[in-house]
Amino acid sequence: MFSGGQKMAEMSDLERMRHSAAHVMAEAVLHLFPEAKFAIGPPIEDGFYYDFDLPRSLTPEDLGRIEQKMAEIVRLNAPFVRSTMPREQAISFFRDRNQPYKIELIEGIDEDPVGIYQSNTFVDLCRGPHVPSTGKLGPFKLLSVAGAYWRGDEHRPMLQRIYGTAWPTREELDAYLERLAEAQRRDHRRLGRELGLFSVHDEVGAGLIFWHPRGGRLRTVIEDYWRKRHYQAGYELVYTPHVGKANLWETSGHLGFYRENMFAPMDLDGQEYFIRPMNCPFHIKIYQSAVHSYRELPIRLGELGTVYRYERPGVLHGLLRVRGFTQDDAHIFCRPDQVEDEIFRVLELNRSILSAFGFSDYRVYVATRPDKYVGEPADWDRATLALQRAVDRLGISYEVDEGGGAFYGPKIDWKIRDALGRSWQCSTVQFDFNLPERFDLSYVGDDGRPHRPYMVHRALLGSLERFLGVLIEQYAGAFPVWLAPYQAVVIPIADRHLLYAEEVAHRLAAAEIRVDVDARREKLNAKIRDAQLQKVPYMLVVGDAEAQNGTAAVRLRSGENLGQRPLDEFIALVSSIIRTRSLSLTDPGVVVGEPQAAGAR
RNA sequence: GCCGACGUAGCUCAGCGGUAGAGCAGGUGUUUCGUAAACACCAGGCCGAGGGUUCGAAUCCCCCCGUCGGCUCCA
Repeated sequence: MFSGGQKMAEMSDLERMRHSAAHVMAEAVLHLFPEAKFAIGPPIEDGFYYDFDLPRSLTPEDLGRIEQKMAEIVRLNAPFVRSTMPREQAISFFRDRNQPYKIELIEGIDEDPVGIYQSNTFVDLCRGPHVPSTGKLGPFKLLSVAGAYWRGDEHRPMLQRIYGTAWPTREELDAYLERLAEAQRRDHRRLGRELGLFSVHDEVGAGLIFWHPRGGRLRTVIEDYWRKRHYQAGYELVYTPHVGKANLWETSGHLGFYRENMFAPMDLDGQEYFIRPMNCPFHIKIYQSAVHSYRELPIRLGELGTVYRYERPGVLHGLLRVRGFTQDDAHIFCRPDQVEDEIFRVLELNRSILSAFGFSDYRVYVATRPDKYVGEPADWDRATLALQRAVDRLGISYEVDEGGGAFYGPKIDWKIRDALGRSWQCSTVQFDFNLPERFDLSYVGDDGRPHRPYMVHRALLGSLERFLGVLIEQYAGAFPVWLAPYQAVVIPIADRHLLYAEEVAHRLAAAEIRVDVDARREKLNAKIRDAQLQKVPYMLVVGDAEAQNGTAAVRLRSGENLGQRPLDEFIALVSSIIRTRSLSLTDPGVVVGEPQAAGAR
């Protein structure tokens, strides 16, 4: 049974088949658990699920049994037969079968009579549509069991959800399973450990990240690039404290609206202090430290600001969901007449920066006024329009997320899609009608009178933690040269080549190439293997011939062997690849989006 | 927070009432080597924390903490 009524009509053939697979799975479950109670079983992206109330917890072995039973039902090729039943009759029908969730579903829909589908021995409340018969299901596989609240409400019973996937052909199923396996191989938590990028520690606390030297390198490169681009774009960068007195958070409204996400207060000299969950109030204090003329605006204050938020224990996930993270935050204070242009500039900067990291596939959402909001509807409309016009001007298509804005203003959410087609929320641009009011912000207009500035809150990478997590998975740890923690490793073949290896390393380092010498008493093969596993872009093998010729034998992490290259030539090549932030190891021209004329080094 | 699974050496895992194991990583030797793992030896553990059951607990039970898959949440 699928609950999203109006979406039924739009169900694609694939969704229809998956939905039918959910029915077949339900019958199989009923066969194993005659007392099972059924909730809903919709198709989802890549598959389907069905929620059940069962007398005991399912085990992985159960999945195998259910799959087998499903295969039997498929072999029977039983037709899906649609019929209808008057509401009252349907209610008593499901009451007889002890199906309280179905009764609740019927009570929630307006139709009379209601749709009923039967396939083989299984009868379910359902609008359909379905495939003609159970034999028409594509190849399927059950994937996992998980808890899920009835109707997604944490105060209602916890049901057991079985996830499955189904595809038109065996090849597509295999490709999907391969994609899952690839996602696992790319898991940033695993790569983070293997590549020595970061760690978390029980003894310290969940969701708190330690950046190791290599991860630190990576992060520093990103931060340096970020700072450079922001100075170029007319931002001023600031540093502000990580804690503030309760009074500040009272004024900002965080204690009223956000307290459950804040770390508990600490007491100093009888005053309550809170660790910051956001940077905005601090940037506002900087704005307020002087009187501003309309001529000074816009003022753009940026900070790589570390914040701490209480996240419930069950939601933490590697770098993607943490309790302490650094936002690439900025607040723009501007006049109403400047706002559209400012938004446009933010979006333009965002597109440019994301493209430098190789992200060029996005989905953009403009989120409008929710039911609960502050400020004037007219201001909301104007601001929302400004957001839409700015996105239009950039030439990017977007979807409107009706009512999805924050209570304090409309926003643009910008999700990037990674190499595996998964999308990640990173960038956000948000209007704020709330804080300027609460802090009574003003600037002096050309009429000599105080005016309220507009305030825009924006983060492009989102948080460095999450962005790095996404980046690790995007590249499976094989970062573009400009980002790689080590860009080259020099591999002396025998001890007598150590001196020359050091010399090579010095030459590269002098050209600002991040380089390491593998001086271990290991065989060449072992050193190459380790560099390969560390995904170092360039391996420079040096032996007698190279020392003699002033060259290095260049091997790429792709496995390609370029043979002996004069050092100057190699350095020039790598330098230009770094400068253009190319995604290629041999061609400086492979860049995504508009090339930046930036002189990175 | 909720449902379920899981925490054993730095990592990956075996052992599942009777004296803690392997591979890799690490240390020490020997090997000086041309494009993905040389060989030998050594060391390494309060079996996540606390409490219980038992003659005896890594193993069974309870409770914390953490991790994983979901749900809920996500200014």
